[in-house]
Amino acid sequence: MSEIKETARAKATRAKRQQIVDAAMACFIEKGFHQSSMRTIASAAGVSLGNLYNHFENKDALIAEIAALEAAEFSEYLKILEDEPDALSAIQKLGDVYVESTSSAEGVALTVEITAEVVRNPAIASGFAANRIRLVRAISSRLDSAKTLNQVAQEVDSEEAAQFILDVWEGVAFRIAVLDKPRADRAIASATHLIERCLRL
Amino acid sequence: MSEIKETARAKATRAKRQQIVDAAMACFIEKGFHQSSMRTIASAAGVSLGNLYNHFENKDALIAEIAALEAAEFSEYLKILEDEPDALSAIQKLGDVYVESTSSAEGVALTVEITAEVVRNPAIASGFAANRIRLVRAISSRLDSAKTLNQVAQEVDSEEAAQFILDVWEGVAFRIAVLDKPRADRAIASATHLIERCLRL
DNA sequence: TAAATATGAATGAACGTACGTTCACTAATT
DNA sequence: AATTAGTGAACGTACGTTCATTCATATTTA
Repeated sequence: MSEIKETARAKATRAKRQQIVDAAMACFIEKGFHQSSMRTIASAAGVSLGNLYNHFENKDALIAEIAALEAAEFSEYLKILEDEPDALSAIQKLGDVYVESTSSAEGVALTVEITAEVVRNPAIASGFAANRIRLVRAISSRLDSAKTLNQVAQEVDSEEAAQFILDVWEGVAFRIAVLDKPRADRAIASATHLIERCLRL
Repeated sequence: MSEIKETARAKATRAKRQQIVDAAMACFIEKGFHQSSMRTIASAAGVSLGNLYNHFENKDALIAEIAALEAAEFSEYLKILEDEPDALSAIQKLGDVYVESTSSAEGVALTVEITAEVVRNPAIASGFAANRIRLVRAISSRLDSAKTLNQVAQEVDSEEAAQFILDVWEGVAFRIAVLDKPRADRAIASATHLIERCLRL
């Protein structure tokens, strides 16, 4: 009986937990980690203060959960790089998706908040670094194969270029979100164009 | 007597104020705006809590002062762009200085902290945007003159390229500070190289 | 199946602490 | 004498967290 019916309660618990995560995310986006109180989060989630502590040991655990959720998005980017047949269009699509998911007002608020945490917490920073290294490797190997097809100049260092490309997308996403939202499409297009220029033969 | 001797006390006051600003900056770098208490800042500055409020109306005023100090650095970048005779080396030097002053652990901690504030406070954001626009204009006009000398390809859109270049330096600075400090020089060099590739004829 | 028991979700008052800010006051400068 | 820098105790509030307790569900026993 435990295989099926074990979920009557467990399922409700999981749902509540998700409810809390969603509400906490909204609070963190609106106010930031340290301006959001556990009381505010609890009432935003429609949960009592005490019960909030039944689902999360403390505030740090809640923050960590949300930071981890954000980090998980990296696997989506990896998938794009693998799936797209053409290397250059894979890189462009990476830019599209990366910028789109990072550059929304909510996205950037959360990203910045997490970044502030990353800067001060080496444990979180190393996780981020590992994710980024994986992405750089993926881009770099796509560039390598593009080189063998003579789509990319031989003298370009693949790894340096991969780092550069990620730097560009990060910079573009930030610019769009904070400073220049209306011109998002144009910014992505011209960045794509300039990246291609610097890779070409 | 007010022209000269007015400074005996005024000068000491100014010095104390600077002392507070320095201490506050150190606290904000270490802990962030909202994790630094007025008590901590006061004692770091060697000033009583009450006296801190003689120099700054409240905590927000202190934060605003430090954010403004950071924004003032932009004029330094503008100066570099004007002074350097060759356009391309001006851009490279801009990268050097920008990355150097932003990518230290303290620099990035403060930048991120201010950014988090910028994201939520449109009033501060517009000041940042204005500074950035001025920088983009300066780079863009240097690119224009480089075009007339045939140092840069005609088909490159100067303004788009200027935005792109700033995006790159921001991305590089962030990467170095958060993820990959030891390879700062290499990152700057390869970014410079790739920027030149995408501008070339 | 029906009753008894154990488990975990849910509550909100309460605790201790730390915060931003104020204020009555003293000390020093003009 | 008048003004201003400087002090630290005090105030009210808000925070993170704990806790005794209630209630609904699951598990065991009869």
